[in-house]
Amino acid sequence: MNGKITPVPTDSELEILQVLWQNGAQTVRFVNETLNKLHPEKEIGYTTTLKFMQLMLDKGILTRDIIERSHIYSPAIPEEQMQERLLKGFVDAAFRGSASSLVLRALGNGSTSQADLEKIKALISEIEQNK
Amino acid sequence: MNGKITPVPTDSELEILQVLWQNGAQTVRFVNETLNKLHPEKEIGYTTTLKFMQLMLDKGILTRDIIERSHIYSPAIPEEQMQERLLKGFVDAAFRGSASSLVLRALGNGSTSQADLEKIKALISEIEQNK
DNA sequence: CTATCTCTACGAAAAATATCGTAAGAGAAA
DNA sequence: TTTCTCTTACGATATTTTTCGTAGAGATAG
Repeated sequence: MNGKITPVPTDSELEILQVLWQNGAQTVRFVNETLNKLHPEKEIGYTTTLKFMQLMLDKGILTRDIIERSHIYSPAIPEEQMQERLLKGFVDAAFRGSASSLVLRALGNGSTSQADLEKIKALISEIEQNK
Repeated sequence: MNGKITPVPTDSELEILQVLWQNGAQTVRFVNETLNKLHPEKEIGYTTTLKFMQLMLDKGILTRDIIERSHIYSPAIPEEQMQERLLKGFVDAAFRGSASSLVLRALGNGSTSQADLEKIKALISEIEQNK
């Protein structure tokens, strides 16, 4: 067992992770096609996606199984956990560690639906309870 | 006048911007020393910082004035505006465009002070008024 | 059986980032 | 004036990230 933690993904790697989080374990082919549907303007080669996923496997960002002599890749950690880590880094880099000022700015742009506001209010109440 | 917008900074560039936003227009020397105080473990050379700032000037991320034959650099856009743009990119990349789920996760880690919660609640009320 | 298809592995190039060394100018100090 | 110190310019190298091309192995279609 090695204590090495999953490294934070680059932007391109994160896009691949998104496909896997949303669609479950998948082949390189599937990921590549999904990416190309998402960004039709910037066609990306199959081997490019393959290489990325192999690198991500090396880095420990993905795992894989071999089924029917085809490789099926999965994210090594769940989306929520990764978001946690990315968020922390982002708050530090762009908001000097102040999560609350990030929240204020995120709400401030006015695109939050009433339903979402309710969820947020509920969470705040809950936090205030457990003080 | 050219319509080119300020590009989004890399992580290293963002660190330099932070120094300038927090301390106002400054020399390369000042920025370099501040950075090295912040990360004493990873000493960074003066010319490295200089080069970065010159590149940022080229890219339009910084502007500069010459005072007493020394160059004084300033951010080309205010911190709030940059945060807005960085936030948008981050929400798209890591939270699939859902600002509210980012907010929920940011609040969820439990480190938000009561005072900050109040500010957030106030903003939510205000948003709900203006519906 | 042979030509074709679909994968994977792997090397390598291209592009973007990060880091530094050296040279040259201009004032300050000796 | 000579030397020292600080600063900027700029080229070069290193590192990381992104992108492909080619080759080989195992099915599959004809």
